[in-house]
Amino acid sequence: MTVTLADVAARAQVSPATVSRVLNGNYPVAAPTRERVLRAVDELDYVLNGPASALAAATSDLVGILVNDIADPFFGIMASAIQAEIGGTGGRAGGERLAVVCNTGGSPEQELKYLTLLQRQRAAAVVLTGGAVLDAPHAAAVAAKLRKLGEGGTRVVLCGRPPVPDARAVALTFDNLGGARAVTEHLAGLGHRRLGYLAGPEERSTTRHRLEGHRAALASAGIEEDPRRIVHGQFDRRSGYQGALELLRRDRSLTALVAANDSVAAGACAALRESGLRIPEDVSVTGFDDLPVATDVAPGLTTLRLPLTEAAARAGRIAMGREEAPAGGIGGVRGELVVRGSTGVARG
Amino acid sequence: MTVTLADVAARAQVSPATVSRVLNGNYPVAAPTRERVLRAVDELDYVLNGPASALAAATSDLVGILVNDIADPFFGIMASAIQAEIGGTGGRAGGERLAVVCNTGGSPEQELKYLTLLQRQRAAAVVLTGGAVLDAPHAAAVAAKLRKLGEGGTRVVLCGRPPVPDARAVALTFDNLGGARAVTEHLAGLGHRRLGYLAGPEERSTTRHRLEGHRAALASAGIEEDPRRIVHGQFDRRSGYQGALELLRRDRSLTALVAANDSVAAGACAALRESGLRIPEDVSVTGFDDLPVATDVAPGLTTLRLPLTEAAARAGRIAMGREEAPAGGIGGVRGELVVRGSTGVARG
DNA sequence: TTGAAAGCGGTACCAA
DNA sequence: TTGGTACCGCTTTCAA
Repeated sequence: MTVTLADVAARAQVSPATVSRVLNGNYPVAAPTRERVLRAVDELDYVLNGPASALAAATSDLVGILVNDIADPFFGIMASAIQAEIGGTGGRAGGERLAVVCNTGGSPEQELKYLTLLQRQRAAAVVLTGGAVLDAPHAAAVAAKLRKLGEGGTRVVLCGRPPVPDARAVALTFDNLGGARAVTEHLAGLGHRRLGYLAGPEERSTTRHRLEGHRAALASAGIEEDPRRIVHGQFDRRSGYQGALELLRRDRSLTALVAANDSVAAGACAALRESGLRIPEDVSVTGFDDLPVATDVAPGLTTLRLPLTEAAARAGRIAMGREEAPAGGIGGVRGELVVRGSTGVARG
Repeated sequence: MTVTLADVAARAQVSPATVSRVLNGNYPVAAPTRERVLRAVDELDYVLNGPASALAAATSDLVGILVNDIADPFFGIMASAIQAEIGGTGGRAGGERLAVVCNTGGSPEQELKYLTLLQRQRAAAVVLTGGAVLDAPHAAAVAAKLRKLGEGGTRVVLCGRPPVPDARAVALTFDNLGGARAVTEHLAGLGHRRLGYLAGPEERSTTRHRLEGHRAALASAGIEEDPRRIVHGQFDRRSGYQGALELLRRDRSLTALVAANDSVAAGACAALRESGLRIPEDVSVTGFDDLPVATDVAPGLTTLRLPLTEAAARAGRIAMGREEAPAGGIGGVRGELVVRGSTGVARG
């Protein structure tokens, strides 16, 4: 019923081996023969059987892209850039790879589950994006899984994620600490002394590194740390909204709000507006990542721009084996501060 | 080197067949035997070979989710909801399916490419989300491909997409026409007579249906259509921004702007703000879909809320065979108008 | 340049 | 309840 390679071979009057060679294009085949085969493929409307092919070749066309939250444009942008590199060219039969985006929801269990599923599929490569959960047992489990994937021939690339020891995975890390420090130093330089910080989930690497940078900047500006000026939440608008309200409730005199990322910043802006505060005149708000959405929400929003698209594209190329990865991975992709009408202290 | 099912069988002192039964859990196996097998699996750290399994069983664990733009929250929300239904339970070995999100970028070629790739992988199901390209040849090609997928045993579900004739695909359609009409009728009811319309890409089904609804409402309100009050663009913020500027350039006296979706509306709001116009006092803006992002951008934004999450979840369940498909394979999903401080005409 | 044939690792039918 | 064993459809030596 379904057309197989043997059917094509019969129709083209060649052996199955020859058809396979034509389809994979990795072996010399006489032009006329190739023609006949391709015509037969066309006439029979033949589609290669992926599983069979993967089984025989011990590798598949699948490339997994793990994201923490598919509804977050941050990951959407990265996934899109990676996919563009992957789906484009190269690969076996048909010259195409299937880039599959897996949504872990930031849950370590889901992450492990997807990694196992990809391992089961003998994925050609796996790209993990965004912050990692720092919980030790889970980190160890993920590290072990990545190691196994690597041993099984799957290329592993980390993008915007800290390196994993012992797993031969290429790591493209973002300089979250440096970026966050630059943001807060900028605000301190404008004269802000009372800064609120809207942090991400406690156990996430991005949360921790950005917070460290913030603290470092506070310290060097001689501003004393106050735990009441930090609230933790998710990396989403809702958390930014609620967090900003909470920070203002604790201290209405804050002159600046630093958000862990742009979605959080967007929510914070909404909260400030509803509280009758102007941005950035009354309260200066800064984000992180520089997503377009944030620009719309608050034209006066200052953010640290991470080269998401570039980094993701690079990760994609490395995953495809089209770009060399330096030994030990690539450290600290730097961000750039984008100042949009940020103002100094106007109140009290 | 890699552990196979035979290794597990040897270690557990049973036949490969028994191991397979234990792993798939679809066949009675004595409890003690099962125990031994599971222990062996654990000790050897065995992971099932997906391709081999798919080849033998003639079906895979893969479920494809096609989206037009992964960076658009509209699709992110839907993909996330579908994935939640799919990744959860059921399925073969391990009880898990791999939900893979494929980003077509709205291109018919990419769409076909991914469908072929999924066909090649013998995907268990495919869910196509969002508007379809109406170009006849492409539509026919997609229809043919879907038909073939269906024949090959892949369940096909359309979510927010018009039905495809002859392809035994379940269609969960959104009532775009009715929704758009409701939006414009609402504005007309407030006294607006000079309305601009920011449409999506010309050849997209969603664009056309929403535009039809808009026109129907104009007609029944006795407002004459003016082609200069319609601009086409993409379904993104940038198009909304540029489109709004263009509409205002053509006619500064517009009192209302209807956007094809919320991202477009967000961009339009940004453009209006920069043009010194207040929303909704000077110009009433309405969106479509009711994405959270739009609410942030313009607290006064009226939108038509589509039950994206619910519809997507339902599509996911249907794809998994856990929910009955609507009679005739087509279910119309209605939206609901959410009015947020929309005002009538205040100018001229 | 092409063909023959031995796997790749499971699954599921048929027996026992 | 368990085992034996033909396949599933393609890839890839090895020979010709």
